[in-house]
Amino acid sequence: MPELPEVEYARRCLHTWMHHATIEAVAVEDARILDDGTSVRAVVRALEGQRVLEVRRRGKWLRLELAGTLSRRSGGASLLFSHLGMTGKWVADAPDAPARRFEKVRLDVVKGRRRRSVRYLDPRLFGRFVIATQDLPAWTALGPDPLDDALDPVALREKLGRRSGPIKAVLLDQTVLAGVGNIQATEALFYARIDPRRSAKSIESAEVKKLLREIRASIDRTLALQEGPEIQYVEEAGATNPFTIYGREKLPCPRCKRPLQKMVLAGRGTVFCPHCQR
DNA sequence: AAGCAAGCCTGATGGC
DNA sequence: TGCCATCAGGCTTGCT
Ligand SMILES: [Zn+2]
Repeated sequence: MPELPEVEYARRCLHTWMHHATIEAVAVEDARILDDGTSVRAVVRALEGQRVLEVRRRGKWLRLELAGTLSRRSGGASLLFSHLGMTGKWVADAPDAPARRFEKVRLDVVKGRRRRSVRYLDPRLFGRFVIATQDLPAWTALGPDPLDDALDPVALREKLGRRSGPIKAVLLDQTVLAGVGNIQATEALFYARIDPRRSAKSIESAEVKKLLREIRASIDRTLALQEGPEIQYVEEAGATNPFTIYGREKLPCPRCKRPLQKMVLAGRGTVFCPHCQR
């Protein structure tokens, strides 16, 4: 379940591998990853021969800006959007390496004289791989990014004030804050000691401040975990759970030792301590 | 071995 | 009527 920290990690990788690189060859190994109506041919035509001008992230979206005389002439895409869904992953291999398990797309790139085969892997099809000529509506609609943008507690409180739904559900709305996922929301609400079921409009300004701080802290903590060469997702077999309460239902609350509870909130699993979070 | 988990889109419903 | 916000369901499949 990539959330913002994992996507930020992916951005750094893609930047290293592809910034100012040229895409020499493209292979779509599983066309189901493409949007309906997008053909493999269209993707290959849009990407091959292109130079990568910029790799950006906002929230959980990645955007590669491309430029190449080839596709410019044919009116091709100049943007590649990537969303990791919950199991997506970018890796780089040697140019002649065989396809990996779950490989969906392969981009063979050259940067200087270094050649790499950059692959998008995704066991499921929750991720997106989209070529476009302009920003996607989902990209444009994103709220401020907790890592990049200055977060204004006053503006956020105003936004929350118009929402009656549970605070946790509203935090997951990417137009409110870009990149907050189920884990970061769960963790930040625990540290801010706010009950996830409370109506968003009931959150006082001091609590909003605290919440913002804890969201940033939670993201920073997760980011610090990804020092290795490849992302480890919590759900991957054998991985130990690095989080404070996420995935720890029934275990003692780290603060009061009463058992943590789990419920479904807006369709998402939610762990919390009813005693500490109010 | 059936069911869970994730993010997000869609479509239905509720409310003003 | 129109516009939101909210919510349930579906997508997918490896893992418990
Ligand atoms: Zn507690």
